Amino acid sequence: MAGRKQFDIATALDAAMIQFWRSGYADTSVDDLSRATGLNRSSIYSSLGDKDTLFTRCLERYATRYGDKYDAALSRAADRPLAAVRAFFDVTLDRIADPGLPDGCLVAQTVMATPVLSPGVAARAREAIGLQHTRLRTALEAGRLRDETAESFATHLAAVNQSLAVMSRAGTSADQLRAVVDVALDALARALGASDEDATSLTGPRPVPEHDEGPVSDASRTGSPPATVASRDDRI
Amino acid sequence: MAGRKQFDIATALDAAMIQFWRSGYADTSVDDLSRATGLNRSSIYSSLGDKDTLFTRCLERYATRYGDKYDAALSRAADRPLAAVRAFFDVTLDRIADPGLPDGCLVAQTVMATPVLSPGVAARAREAIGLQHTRLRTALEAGRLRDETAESFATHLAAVNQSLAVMSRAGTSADQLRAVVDVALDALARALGASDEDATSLTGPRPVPEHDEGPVSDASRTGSPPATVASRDDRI
DNA sequence: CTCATCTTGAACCGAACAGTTCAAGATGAG
DNA sequence: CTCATCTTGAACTGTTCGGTTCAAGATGAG
Repeated sequence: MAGRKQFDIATALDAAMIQFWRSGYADTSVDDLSRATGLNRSSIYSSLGDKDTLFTRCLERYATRYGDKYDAALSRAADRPLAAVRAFFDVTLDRIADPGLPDGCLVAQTVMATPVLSPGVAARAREAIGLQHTRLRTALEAGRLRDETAESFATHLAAVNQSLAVMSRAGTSADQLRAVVDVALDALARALGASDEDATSLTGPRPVPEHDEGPVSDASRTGSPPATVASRDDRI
Repeated sequence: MAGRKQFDIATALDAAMIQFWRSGYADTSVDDLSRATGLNRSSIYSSLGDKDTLFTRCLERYATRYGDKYDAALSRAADRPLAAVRAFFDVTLDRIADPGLPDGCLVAQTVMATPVLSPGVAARAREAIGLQHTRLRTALEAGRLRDETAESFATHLAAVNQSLAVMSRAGTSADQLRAVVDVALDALARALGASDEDATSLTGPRPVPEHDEGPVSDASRTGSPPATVASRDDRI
């Protein structure tokens, strides 16, 4: 195994990312990374850098991969803001439901470890959280929410999304995680005005169905591919 | 410093708890604990047990201390469910605002580290999360919410409460954390029925004020003591 | 004062840690 | 085949880890 050939850096990065994702920075040793990637310690240092550098690359990879999915989900916000936000949460819920991926969220875990991480890594994680807020804020404004309301909901929805990372690690079932999201979506539906979006009607009699959102949300919930990590190309 | 006298175990436990709270289990060494408590390594082992035992005691201490506060906040749920839940969140927001305490939440941090913690510790942390759900569920039922709605909101509100731990570590301001909570409270107010509780009216014109909740919530928001950790007796 | 009790600092152990280096060997391009 | 290139296993360094032990000394009850 040498000569001109090279191992697949993308695959190795994915394996390292999943290792950090599951165990966090402090509880991941270079030996763990060696085992997870199947690479020798020497190869890791020569090809992926030291532990801190590798973690940064994994965090960047994670942020880009799921950031793109969140962006795609919210891209229809101008037309169908509620469906867009529902699709946004489906990105997270699908990821958690994927048995090939750890529970939780690499960004959330990194942010929680902020006080003991290198400043650069901590800043990058905070930046990722801020980007989620910006994404949601932009989408909600495109969905014609009042500025003040868009700001409040963007903050709220970003927080609810992060809460899924914590709750999924606490053993909360997929149905319960869905309930967490549905309450937030219901509140958003009311803020958007009950007339142009369907609500899940947690708090009262369901309004006459407008049948313009249901199919879309169903499609976004069940029609997405399994999203296996290894099936993606290297992004960095 | 010997003979019959003894150091204050309660104070030492508080210091250890804060150290674990800030840095997490993996990133806290026994030397860190020694430095934080001012106790010698020998004294820690003889009086507080090994690292795992000590962490369990700290987790128990944390869960009891704030569990009592959450219970007290929700105790008025039958009369004023919205004010009770607002007071519930104020427990968390006040804790985060306290400059003498770390951001985040020991339970949330422990739950996030579940895959790499001893099974007993992980189970205890999960149990604490479940207890929060039960607290809220009971309170909401006492507040005469429909069973199904109470269940959904209990799950949602428990998640939102955990989200504050993540967001506070991401540098989110106190005002933004308040916004996260306010959106959830607004949704709850609507579920409870706009007639007997005041809403913060994020989504439309404010209804005629009923002036039965405002003073209570203001008092619970600003009238609580600084809640310094060191001022409590040992609970274990 | 006497002496049992407790705290303290320091040392020690085996293990795991991050990080680095290097010779040996496998590989494939020419 | 030849040989430059790359991977590999292994070893090594210095540090920190959790955990334990112990003698010295401080203390206060009797």
